Amino acid sequence: MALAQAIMTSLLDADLSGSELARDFEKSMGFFWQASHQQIYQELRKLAAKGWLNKREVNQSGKPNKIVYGLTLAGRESLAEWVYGPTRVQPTKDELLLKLYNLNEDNVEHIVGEITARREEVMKRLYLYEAVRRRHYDDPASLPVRHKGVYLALESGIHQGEQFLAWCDEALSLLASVEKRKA
Amino acid sequence: MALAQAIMTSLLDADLSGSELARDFEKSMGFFWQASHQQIYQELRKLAAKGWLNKREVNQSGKPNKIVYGLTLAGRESLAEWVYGPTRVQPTKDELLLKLYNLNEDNVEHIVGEITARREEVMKRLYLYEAVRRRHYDDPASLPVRHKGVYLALESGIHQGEQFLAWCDEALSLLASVEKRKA
DNA sequence: GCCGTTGTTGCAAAAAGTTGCATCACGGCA
DNA sequence: TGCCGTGATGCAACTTTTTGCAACAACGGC
Repeated sequence: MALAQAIMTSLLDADLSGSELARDFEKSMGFFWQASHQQIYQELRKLAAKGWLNKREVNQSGKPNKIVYGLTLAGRESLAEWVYGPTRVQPTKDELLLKLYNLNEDNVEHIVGEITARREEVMKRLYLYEAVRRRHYDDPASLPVRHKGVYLALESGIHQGEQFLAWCDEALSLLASVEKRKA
Repeated sequence: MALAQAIMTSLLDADLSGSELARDFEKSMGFFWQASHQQIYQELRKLAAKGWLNKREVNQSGKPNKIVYGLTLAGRESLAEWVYGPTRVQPTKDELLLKLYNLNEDNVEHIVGEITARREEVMKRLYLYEAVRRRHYDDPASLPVRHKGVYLALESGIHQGEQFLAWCDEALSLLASVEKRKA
């Protein structure tokens, strides 16, 4: 959808290679934007062709060479303009909610298991987010402007995580009664 | 991703035509699954070909005929099995969060506007969800099993909405200080 | 020197989703 | 009678994303 901008945003602070970007997309940026390495490499070449990124090859000791990309002036300008354009949201599609529509006595147990597992996952991610917040964003009001934005994106992830945990608890407690009745 | 199952789930209670389904996907089911009518019509034909749906033409007065689809036994069985398979989540991709990473003195105002607009939208949807909850799910504990699942899916939407409103307030209050400093 | 492992980049086919338009039936109305 | 609006279904081209795999460099061990 806006993979190009997600990549360019990642390059705001530092030049990165495809593999470094791919790793980034599993951490910070990946908190709210996901992309496979195949997607990233392809997009990088497109962006370089458009003149929004420049590339240079960097020798590495012990590893194959990497191709490091950086924003050009045109790239920065296009990104800055993009902010004023229309904003799209691609709402979550969660098969778990779909499964809930198919709840019955036979599969409650399985679905409870899935919710429990998911709760665990989300909790782990939440710990990670909160560690980052404690480490870098202790006093949001005093942050430089751009970092306030980054902080708010992180906060959004934290809010969502907490909300999800609360929902899990509600769901598990409601479904516990179903399981009992079944037994 | 699992459009087939989303459609079949919609057909659990009642047989529907393509256009009726498309309307559904903007309401109840659409709260957590979106699909265009083109996607739906295509998928319906695929599912009918697989033997999971049956179709019949229904004459309508004042409108062109519609083709109504219903679950076959094979369809119901495949759906019931699907519940035990792996669950995928397609996390939200929200360009607004991406834009926040690009926050600066120049665009704060615009971004504040976007957040405000989004807050409004979400609030409207939330009213809708809550109306449904009051109307149909007043006493969750006493619902039949399957409806408990549907209720929980709705609850998930409500939680998310409330969380988002809270986040907006936090964001707007933090960004207000930036705007002031700018002025 | 060969072999497996890891890291980096890449290709290609398939699936999923989007966009824009086309068709056709019906009714209302000028 | 001709024309327009609406509702229902559908086609085709395109873009985006996913899946699975390939090439190749370096290093470590043997």
